[in-house]
Amino acid sequence: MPELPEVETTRRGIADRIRGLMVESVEVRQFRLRLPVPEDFSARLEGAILGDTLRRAKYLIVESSSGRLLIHLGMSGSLRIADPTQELRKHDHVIWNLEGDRQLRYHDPRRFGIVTWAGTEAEPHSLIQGLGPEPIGNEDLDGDALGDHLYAYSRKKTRRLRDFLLDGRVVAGVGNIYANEAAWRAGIRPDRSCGRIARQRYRKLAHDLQDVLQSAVDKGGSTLRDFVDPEGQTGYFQHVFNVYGREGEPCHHCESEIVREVLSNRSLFYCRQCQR
DNA sequence: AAGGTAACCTGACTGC
DNA sequence: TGCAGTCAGGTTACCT
Repeated sequence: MPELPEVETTRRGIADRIRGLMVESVEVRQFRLRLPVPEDFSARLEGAILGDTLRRAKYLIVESSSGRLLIHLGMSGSLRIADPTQELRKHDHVIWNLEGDRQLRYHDPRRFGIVTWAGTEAEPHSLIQGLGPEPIGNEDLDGDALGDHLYAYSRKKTRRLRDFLLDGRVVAGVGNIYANEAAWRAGIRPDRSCGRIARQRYRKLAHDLQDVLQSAVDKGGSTLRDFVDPEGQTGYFQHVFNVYGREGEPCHHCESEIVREVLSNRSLFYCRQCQR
């Protein structure tokens, strides 16, 4: 269930537990993900030492002495640390056997995710090229700067705000939930044409986007602690959303009913009263 | 060039 | 109990 906060939570959950470990073997049980798992994936990783785990947008990059790995969780993917004696689940597609009787398991029922090579820093995989700025954890980009970036980038564009925010080239890692939530906080209808929104409103939107993502990461750190736990419950997000999934329920500001509409085949949720 | 749409998959849920 | 239909947190290739 990966939005940016869950990907970041996954990163924090696995980084310290795999860093420095040797890969004894890798078992690919399903090669057909959104992109095929490379044929040389297992052979090349055998004997490799794993390094740090980084996040870019919703991608995880795991450094190793045999090259960097690129992992995307798609719509239904998850990574967990497991004990080799634990039974494999259906849809456990890639198993890294690490030294010390520890496994990293990639699980993904819908198979929209990706497990492949990330390329080098000089020549990264095309999937992680051309991505927009990270909305949080980015010291060079405070809320006003992100707002100005969104404002400048949106001029003369006609797409709706929600679709604009979902475009990874505009800003990295924002998904449907947080685009809707940020628009509610900022009081902007998510179906407003992005090119007709004022700079000050983008600044507020950017601050709100950062706040909602950061608080979700902070919360994820506690509610999703088990996400990669060896005993592991996957642990679903227990967020309190203001609009997402709240069709027909009262707005937390004005009590009027939250409405749901479909745009680009995906749900929009907003308050007609508070968002203009 | 920008923007909308279909497509990739499985599982959970709803209503008949 | 079953079956058909709908929906889902993502991304991109392909049309217009």
